[in-house]
Amino acid sequence: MDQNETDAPKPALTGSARAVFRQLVEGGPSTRPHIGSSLSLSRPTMSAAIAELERPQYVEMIGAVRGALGRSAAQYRVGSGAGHVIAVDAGSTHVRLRVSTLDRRLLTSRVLRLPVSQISMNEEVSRAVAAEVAAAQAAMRPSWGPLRAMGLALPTRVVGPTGDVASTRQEIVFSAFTPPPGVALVLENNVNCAAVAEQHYGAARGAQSFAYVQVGLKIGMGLVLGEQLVRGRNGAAGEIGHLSFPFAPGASPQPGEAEHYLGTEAFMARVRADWPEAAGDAPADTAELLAIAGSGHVEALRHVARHALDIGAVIATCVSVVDPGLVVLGGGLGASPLLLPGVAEAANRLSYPVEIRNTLLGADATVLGIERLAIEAAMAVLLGDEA
Amino acid sequence: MDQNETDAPKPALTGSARAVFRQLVEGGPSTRPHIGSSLSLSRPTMSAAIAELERPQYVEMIGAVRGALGRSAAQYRVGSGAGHVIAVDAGSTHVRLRVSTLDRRLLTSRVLRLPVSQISMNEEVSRAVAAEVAAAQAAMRPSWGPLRAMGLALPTRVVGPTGDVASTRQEIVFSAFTPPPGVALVLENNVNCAAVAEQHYGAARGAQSFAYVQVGLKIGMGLVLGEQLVRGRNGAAGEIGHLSFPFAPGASPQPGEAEHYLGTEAFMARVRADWPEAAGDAPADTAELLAIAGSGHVEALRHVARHALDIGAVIATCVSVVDPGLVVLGGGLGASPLLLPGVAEAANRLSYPVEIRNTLLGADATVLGIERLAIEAAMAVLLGDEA
DNA sequence: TTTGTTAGTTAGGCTGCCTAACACAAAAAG
DNA sequence: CTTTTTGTGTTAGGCAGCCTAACTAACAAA
Repeated sequence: MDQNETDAPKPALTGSARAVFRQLVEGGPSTRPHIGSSLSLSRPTMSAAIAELERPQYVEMIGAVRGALGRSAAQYRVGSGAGHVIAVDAGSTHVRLRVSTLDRRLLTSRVLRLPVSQISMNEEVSRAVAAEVAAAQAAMRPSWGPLRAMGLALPTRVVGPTGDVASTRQEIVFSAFTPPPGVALVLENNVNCAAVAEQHYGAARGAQSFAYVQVGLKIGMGLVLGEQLVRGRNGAAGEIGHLSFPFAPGASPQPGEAEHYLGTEAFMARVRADWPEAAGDAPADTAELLAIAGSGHVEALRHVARHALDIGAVIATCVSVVDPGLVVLGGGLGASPLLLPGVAEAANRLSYPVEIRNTLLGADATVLGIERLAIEAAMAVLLGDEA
Repeated sequence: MDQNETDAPKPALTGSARAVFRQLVEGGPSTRPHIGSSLSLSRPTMSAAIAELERPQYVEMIGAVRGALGRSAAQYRVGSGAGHVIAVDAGSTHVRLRVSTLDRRLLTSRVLRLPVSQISMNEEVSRAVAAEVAAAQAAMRPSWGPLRAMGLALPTRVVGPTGDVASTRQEIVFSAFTPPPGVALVLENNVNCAAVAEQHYGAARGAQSFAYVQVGLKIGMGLVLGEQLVRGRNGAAGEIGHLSFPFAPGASPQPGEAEHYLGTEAFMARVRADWPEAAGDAPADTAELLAIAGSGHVEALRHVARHALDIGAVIATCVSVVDPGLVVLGGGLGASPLLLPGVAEAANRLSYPVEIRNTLLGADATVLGIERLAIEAAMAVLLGDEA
């Protein structure tokens, strides 16, 4: 795994070179003096670092930038030697794939709509992933450099190799798909991925802690506390669909009932059951419900408000446990601004102050998140785990 | 605050010296070769580090240890120049105080039983804290070195200076007590302190993540995820007494009701209401209830089991949110091994696998935790914040 | 007393950063 | 056109903080 013939034999970079590389990966192309000042490195140190990074083509010069005065500054970006990553969102309705450089320049992307909505991970999805990855690899060009890492976002709980892998369905992705050998592989839950994406590129940018709550077919949460994604011992952190319900004196709570009560299915069933004949045909799905609610339909608005209150109550529960200060709503229902005020009102009334925001990334959140995690894995490979 | 006449003027230690100092603070007295090998420092580097640390008396030699063969090794410990810390647990029934060196050698300790159980922070407690601290400072001896930090564990929510201080009652401690000027001051919630103590010295030693759940007069949780204490934006992480309740279809949840339902008061009220005449007088308090349950009283056992189930349900909620993998039970009721099996059964049935353990530290947990936090603050002062 | 083993010091080297001073490029001033 | 000004990049040399190698010191067993 380590002595691949295309790999440079462990460059063992100096600290400043690593810092410069990280800066280019995270901040995108930049000039030498700019990087130097932002990392407070002296010009000689910058020279040495750049020279070190240019040898294995980890970085490359892409031109010169003229300021108002004085000599123009050389601009650099991550080079082909740094390689690329493949990120796959193996979702229940789509398979989304992105191939990108470590500084997130998109090399290819693919979206496959699955023939039937697969409620959970199964072999059908695995085959789709295999096909998409094969297609992406066939399109690979030498200028992309070596494949450094591959990330897979799964709609299942994900546990590390030390955990109880058997109890999750995470292994099913590999029933028809074999990941490229000798490449770092990252598995992560799709909601956690979306949280990571919102953290770095979306509605939670700059927040130290927050919760991403996905409200759609199922309900789930991704938790970031102190800039760290919280996974949990069983990969179950944020599995708020698994909350037991009801929780009241005398009632006997059932595990996992929250999902059944708060998921789209049950919600729409309640809407249909409670839809007055006078109001016309009940909406067929949540999209339609949201559409007519958005145009002022009172009956629809009432149901949306009621659901917002339920979601708000669940969020209040999470706030009382971890007090994240910020919640980003995503998913089919959560992305709608119609839900937001009701959720915010209920959550704040029932618990401690929380700001509630809508997602900024929508359906792309998951791929972008797993891409980020794959890039982090690639960096660990290139720079050698520490920090 | 920085140029106190008793303070050494910023020694600016080298990295290895800091590592050695930290090792002595955390691991207690040790020999030079032992520290060197455990930090993988060469003998010359060790020499330099020790010399550096002996100058300001941060460490001192306390003897020589003879191995089976060869020259004896010099043994060192944290010296008087490192100073000491004061840790105070301003609890609702007791004020507990510890004065200790940075390597946790106890210099004095005091325990004051408050005349009446103060349900919350008030001026009475503040006066008691002032008196105890004054007594401790009067007993101070020159060999203790300078006071480096002081920690205060409070039975309130605690927020940092950036937070909304007014909404907590944390400022009330200072109504009759003025902390020593120019000394780092650490405030922390008492349950969080207990969690920190269990993390380092108690039932959660070695666990990366866990929740400490205090079950007593009130119910609260301290959360440690990835070895980091989770405080929350409003200092409200772990405020599970504030969970809204009931949570069921049609019911309207009330904020903070969980505390009323799960606290000792309400619990004992239910016990009394449901106590059959044939079973004799109902127990007066939880201690008595636990005592007769422990000796096999079926009626008492039934109530304990019922309460264990309720606690287990709350823990299951927490597990579905953060999945800590381990829960340590503490507090008046939680410390009892009678509760444990019922809690473990319910929590595991309703959520994901969690190990449940009893506290190992009991009533001392909180002081030990705030002591630890004060020591960490003192280290930050001595070594200059980083890492 | 000798020998073997471990503890600690001294001498000297290497790495990774720094500052100072100089060479280079490009616009502005003469 | 030079010349000046200003910012970019390189070369030379220094210093902190670690290392290895080799020596001295202390102690037990032969």
